[in-house]
Amino acid sequence: MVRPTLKKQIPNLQEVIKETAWKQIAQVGAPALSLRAIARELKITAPAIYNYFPDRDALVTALIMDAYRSFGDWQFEGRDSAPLGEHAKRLKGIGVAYRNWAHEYPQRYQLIFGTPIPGYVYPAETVFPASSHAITPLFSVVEEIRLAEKLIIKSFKPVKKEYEPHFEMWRTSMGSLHPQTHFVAMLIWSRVHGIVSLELQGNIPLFGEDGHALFLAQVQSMISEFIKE
Amino acid sequence: MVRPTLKKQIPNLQEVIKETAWKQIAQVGAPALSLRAIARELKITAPAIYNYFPDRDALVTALIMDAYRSFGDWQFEGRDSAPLGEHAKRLKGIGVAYRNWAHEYPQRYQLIFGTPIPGYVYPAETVFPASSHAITPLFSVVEEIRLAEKLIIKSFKPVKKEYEPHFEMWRTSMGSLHPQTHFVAMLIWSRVHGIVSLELQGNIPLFGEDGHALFLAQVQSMISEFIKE
DNA sequence: TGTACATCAGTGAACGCGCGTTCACTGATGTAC
DNA sequence: TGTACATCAGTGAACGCGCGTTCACTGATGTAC
Repeated sequence: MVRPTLKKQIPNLQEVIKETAWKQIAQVGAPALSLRAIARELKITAPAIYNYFPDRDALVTALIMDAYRSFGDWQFEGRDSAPLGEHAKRLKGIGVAYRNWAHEYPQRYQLIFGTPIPGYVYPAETVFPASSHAITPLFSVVEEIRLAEKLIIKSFKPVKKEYEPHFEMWRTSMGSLHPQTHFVAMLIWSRVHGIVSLELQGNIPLFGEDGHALFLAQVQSMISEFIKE
Repeated sequence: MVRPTLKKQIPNLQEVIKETAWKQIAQVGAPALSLRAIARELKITAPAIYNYFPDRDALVTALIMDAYRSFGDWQFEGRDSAPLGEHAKRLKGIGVAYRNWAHEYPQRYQLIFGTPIPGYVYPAETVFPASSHAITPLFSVVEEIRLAEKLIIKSFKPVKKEYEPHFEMWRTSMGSLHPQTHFVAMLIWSRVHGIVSLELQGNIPLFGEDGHALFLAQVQSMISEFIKE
């Protein structure tokens, strides 16, 4: 009978290391993440971590990948909380999921959208699929709306010519992406991102305690602006 | 005759230190800013810096203050590139100045809006006036529009009740700030900020080479949404 | 004009610290016969 | 059932490094008489 080899008492140390890293990031910020501090908290020695990650950058990359995955998953769930055809609800579901996720995991949000960690080199090829996953829900809903001929594109007209040359890379990575879809999705994304990022940043205390109300107004105004009926 | 005392050959070393700090931030990111590295580049010894700043945090605070000041100045200029009464142009002027400043000084932008520097404690009372200066142009223009009875506030109605309790602190710091003005300014600010921050972040390459076109569309749509006529 | 003195910006050595990473090792666990 | 062996996760010492900050100092500059 073959049994899996398990030498020490901590199960799934790879996962535990990542969880501890998230705790560290919450406490001292992503740029101050340190293998030795993680080891200290886990009561193991720092070199033990090298059995699970070849170096610090590999750990950071793993964290980023996890963050994008969970970020994307939440948005897919938000989208699918309303059935196909309920355009406004599906769009709102994504927006609310975006904000909720950021408030639930501010460290993950910070790692994705914050200042890069000093000395860390971003492995673009590795991270790209994960980051694509995270914005697919938004793009897909806008595309649904366009295909249903409910997309209001009046703000696209004036910039059509300058904008079109840039779609090639997205065409390849996202299947075929219509320029109008791309354009509207970008406007929406930047609005949701802007409000959430200012909210979490918090260095200018504008939101009081109820960023949620402002956020909903933002979402509502996007629905009126971009969806017919 | 009284002459100012000037011992060494580097004039205005305090300014030179700050400029070098900005260069460092551009190269390695704000979180990796280091007094020793600054001294190395200036070919002085690290303790010499202590003649100009009591410690590292004081330097960082000075940098942040400078950043806010210049950020605000650009926006005031942008606003005043059009005369009073030209609401749309004044608003657009601020937006464009916001984006131009961020592209001209990405390090300053990063220092204000990026992940906090590890170990640095934000002296809120010191920085608050500077950060207020930076958002005053936007608030003032929206207030002009409201006073001219050109402000479209339909998106404010649904959130009026939850939103109003939070204005007190702004009332005290900005003179009297009307809730509608506050609300619309926040929506606008978050949209401008969102697009600029995603643009500079660049970890999801959505903008191609022409974020400017998307940005102008964003501004244009805000003008239609919030200004009558 | 010349000398003695005060100033104080910048120096150089030193402190204690935490970091990522390497390396030879140890010792509990599981396997083969 | 018992013994000899292989595995390999985690250890502990050590490396070289850069950091912020302190301290007594030095030596060029400017001032007073």
